[in-house]
Amino acid sequence: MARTKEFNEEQVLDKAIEIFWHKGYNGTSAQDLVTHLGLSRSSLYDTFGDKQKLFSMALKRYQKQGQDYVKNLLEEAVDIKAALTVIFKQAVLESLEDRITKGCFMVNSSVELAMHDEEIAKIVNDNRQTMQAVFLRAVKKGQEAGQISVQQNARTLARFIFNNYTGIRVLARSGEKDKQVYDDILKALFSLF
Amino acid sequence: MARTKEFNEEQVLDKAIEIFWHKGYNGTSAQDLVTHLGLSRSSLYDTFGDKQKLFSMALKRYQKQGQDYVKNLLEEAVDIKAALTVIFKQAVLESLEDRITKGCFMVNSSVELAMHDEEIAKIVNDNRQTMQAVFLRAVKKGQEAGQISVQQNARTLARFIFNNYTGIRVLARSGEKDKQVYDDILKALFSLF
DNA sequence: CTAATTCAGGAACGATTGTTCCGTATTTTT
DNA sequence: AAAAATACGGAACAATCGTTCCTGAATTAG
Repeated sequence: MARTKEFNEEQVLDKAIEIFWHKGYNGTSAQDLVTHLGLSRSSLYDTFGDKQKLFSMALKRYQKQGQDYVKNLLEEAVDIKAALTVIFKQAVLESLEDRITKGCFMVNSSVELAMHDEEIAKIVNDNRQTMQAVFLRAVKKGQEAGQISVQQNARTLARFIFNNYTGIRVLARSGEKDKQVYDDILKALFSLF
Repeated sequence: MARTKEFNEEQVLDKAIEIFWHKGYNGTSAQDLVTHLGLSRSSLYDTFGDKQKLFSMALKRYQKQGQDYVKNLLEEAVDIKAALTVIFKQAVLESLEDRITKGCFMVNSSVELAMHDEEIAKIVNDNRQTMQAVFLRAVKKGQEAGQISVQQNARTLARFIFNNYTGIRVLARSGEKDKQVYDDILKALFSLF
């Protein structure tokens, strides 16, 4: 019947994540997208609708990837504290390695768009809820297993973990490359567990 | 010799802070500025150069205001822990009260511009250094006075305080209005002091 | 082969971007 | 009162914005 697409939609979305992550929504032009996604203007609009729709598709995909990673790690973890360490060490590693420091696509989008775009606000809030729920379940499990201190209640710790994760991602975005800074934050944070 | 300006430069800068804070750099158009600053296009460019210069002047002014506030509070504080409580409670109050949630102008600018604009990067990094130094001095004083635990060293705590401050401001920017969330974060944070 | 479909490329759209310039009004100093 | 200086409002600028549309080539199914 018809010609098959020459591009893979998911691969294009992954590229879109990279661009929007790096430059933000307002900082990315349609021309940027055409140039770096490797498809024509017409295909872009035919396939994804418009810039805003492409952005939210990219953000949703990024969200799923991040959540899957954290969920899997925490749900299958024997030692919760160790698993949390892995997650945070990984975030620090990314922050230090990135030549172009992109921070976290979700955090960046929260700051840039959440208050101006309802759809993005929905994604961001959903992400926060989900992530805090994931952390909450993990902390509870860790406390029951005696791996995490019960000095603070689980919900408090879950929110606190999320808050420090956010802080670290902003630090990365603003270009901090001193490992000692991140290690200090992690040290203080984990002293609560 | 010449006519006097009909506007007060500092008042205009304060208005510019509000606009850029709310909409970000890329989200604010020249027309937005003309409309809300209450001066003409020509006066705007004659007085401030261009959009980028106006932005960095506004950000610098915001930085000075914020730093003065925190510095004064901490340097003249008898009880450091109490002073830190005031600072964080104030941040939470602003987050809950703001009908239009603006977060923190400095954090917003870090995320949006630091990696794309050297001048902004300089301001942001200078701010981080300065704020951490202010917190460091305060923590040291608090530890010497026996008001703050010496379990963690002062520099670690200073960085940790800053990180959680950042996190809270992002939370505010993304529209969180549940006081309990902020209180949990504060509770966990202050349990370290 | 034919018909149907969708690709890629690029011209073109009106709207908006940041910025400049000009003519006029206004105020201050001599 | 005259002259110098500068603010003012608004027209106008080229450039870029996101988006649409058209053309022709490519590929598939019948």
